[in-house]
Amino acid sequence: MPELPEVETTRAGIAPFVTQQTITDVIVRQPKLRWPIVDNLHEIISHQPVLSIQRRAKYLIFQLPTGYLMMHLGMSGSLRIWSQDQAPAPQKHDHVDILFSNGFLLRFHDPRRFGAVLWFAGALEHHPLLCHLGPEPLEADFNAAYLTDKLKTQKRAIKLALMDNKLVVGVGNIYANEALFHAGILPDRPALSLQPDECEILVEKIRQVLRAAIDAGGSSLRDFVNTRGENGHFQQEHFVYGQANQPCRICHTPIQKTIIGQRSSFYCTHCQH
DNA sequence: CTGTTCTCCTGTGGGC
DNA sequence: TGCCCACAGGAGAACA
Repeated sequence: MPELPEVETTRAGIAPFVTQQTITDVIVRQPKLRWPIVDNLHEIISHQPVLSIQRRAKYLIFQLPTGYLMMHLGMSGSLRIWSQDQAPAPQKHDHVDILFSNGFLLRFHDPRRFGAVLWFAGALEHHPLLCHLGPEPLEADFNAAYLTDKLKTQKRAIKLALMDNKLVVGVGNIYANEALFHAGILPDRPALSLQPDECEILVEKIRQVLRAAIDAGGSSLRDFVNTRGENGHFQQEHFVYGQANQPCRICHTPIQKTIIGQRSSFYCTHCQH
């Protein structure tokens, strides 16, 4: 399931093929994604160049002269670049192809269709999906002082707070579990119980696990395929996620699993307090 | 505003 | 080998 590192890896992977290229054709085979794809997308974006591609949270944002094409990979989505004369016949879940003037195409693949392909002609900071997002976890405005201040009134579990996009973006279930393990903090602690020094460690560990995953080229459970079509190989790096009943890699205590906010949560009772 | 539950969807894997 | 079904999950929407 693409988390921030996979999205960033995807952005970096496709950028050389699409930036400054003009869109020559758009093929929508399945418009029913999380939200329906606007039915005249072809008319809107054809003949426009992609000026840049950026990432905000887990959204990929293609800047065009008349607006923004926004994509979200949901939990099973992937983007892949193909040479137009070598692209295989579209598979079952290849929902969108965008063709470019340089002879390449960008293919959006998403079996579970939790992803999205959206057109927005307004100012980005006014987009309803973007305007309430918290800071990027790898940017300077996500820091110990900020986290300490935000958490001090929150009774909910710290893991839920970390996964709330209004607090900080891009920390999904896997990395919330991993960061809390490395920070030595139990996932069900009330957020307001975290001391300033714990917030400082947590910020650092969130940064570390995300940075390591980006550097590793993105993690992979079974759904993620990066733009070169290779599976990532980060999943064996998980210390707690998916490791229920396995010995902790630090102290060998069996990893526990519980449900917090309908989501699987993993932790070590010896390493986390 | 806070907290909780529901919802979209399909591939996977366990049980029999 | 095949069938059935619970489960997984990002995150907005709906509801209490």
